[in-house]
Amino acid sequence: MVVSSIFESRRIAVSGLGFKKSLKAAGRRVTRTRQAVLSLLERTAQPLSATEIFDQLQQEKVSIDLVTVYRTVHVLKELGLVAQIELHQEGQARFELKEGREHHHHIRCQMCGAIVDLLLCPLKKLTKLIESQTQYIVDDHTLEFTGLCPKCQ
Amino acid sequence: MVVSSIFESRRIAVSGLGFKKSLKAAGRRVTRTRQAVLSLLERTAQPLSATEIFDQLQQEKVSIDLVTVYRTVHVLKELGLVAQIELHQEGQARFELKEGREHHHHIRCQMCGAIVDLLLCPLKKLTKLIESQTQYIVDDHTLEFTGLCPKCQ
DNA sequence: CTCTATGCAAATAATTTGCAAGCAC
DNA sequence: GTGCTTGCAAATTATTTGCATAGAG
Repeated sequence: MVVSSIFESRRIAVSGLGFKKSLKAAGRRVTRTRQAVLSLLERTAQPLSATEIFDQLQQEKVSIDLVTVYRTVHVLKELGLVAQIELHQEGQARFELKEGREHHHHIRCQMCGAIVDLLLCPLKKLTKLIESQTQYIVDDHTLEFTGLCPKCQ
Repeated sequence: MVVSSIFESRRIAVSGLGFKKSLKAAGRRVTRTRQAVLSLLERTAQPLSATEIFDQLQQEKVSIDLVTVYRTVHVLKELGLVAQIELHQEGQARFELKEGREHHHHIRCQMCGAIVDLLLCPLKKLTKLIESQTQYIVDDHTLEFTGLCPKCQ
């Protein structure tokens, strides 16, 4: 087992523990649809787009509107439970669980779309440097790679 | 003068030299609109969105259609003259001249939108590491920062 | 029962496509 | 003159908003 691997396959998140508290603390309600979206994100190996969440839940016979998916991921993002990522020129946002996960980045195959997590972030020192030289206060960053996955080469 | 500064103000590009050759080599024509878009990008201190290019050219009494702006930046991108960048959750693409410029990244103020170029890229070694560990062939990456500029803090 | 959440319709916003007319070479 | 370009209209895609109703606490 390579401990220092920079990538990982997704692990199963520990569902239903923190999110009810988070919702209630924010005066929001624990609903069937929110649980369904969270549950799906937990079970999924890739960050999902709103449409993918919608389609997948439809297949699972969970009745939900696309608009509700958008609203749900926004709430979950506000609460810090979900991260919104923008992959290289993909033209749509994707969402993944933050709960229990390290800050990380992604690489996406431009041919088939396969996404692998990159368990690293070389940007802590760089952030300091940028702050001192630009006078900006850095709040966040995006770092995403594109390329060809082994199958598509 | 700080030589090793990681950021820079835009310099004026040397217009009209390479782009005609590039266009012709690709069997494309040197048109008034393409020259207008290139000229604008050269004169501008920030990467511009399609709408911004359109609006600015309108102000300069250059008659051009928004659709043509989109088609133009795509052609210029194909030819390698222009780079398309996606700033953190901004929801639109921006374009900047590549000609004569080093590979670089950006930081954008989430309050006022001010964008500063970051003349650095710490990712060459990292790219090798990612390639060896993921088996992907890395083609490109995006690295963009958001935060608050000095004025907005 | 009160207030948040959801569904449905419709509005926006960014970008793309089809087609006939315009212009570069 | 031939074929790439452009303008205009319209289609697409991603996302957001308004409003009346359903549902959580």
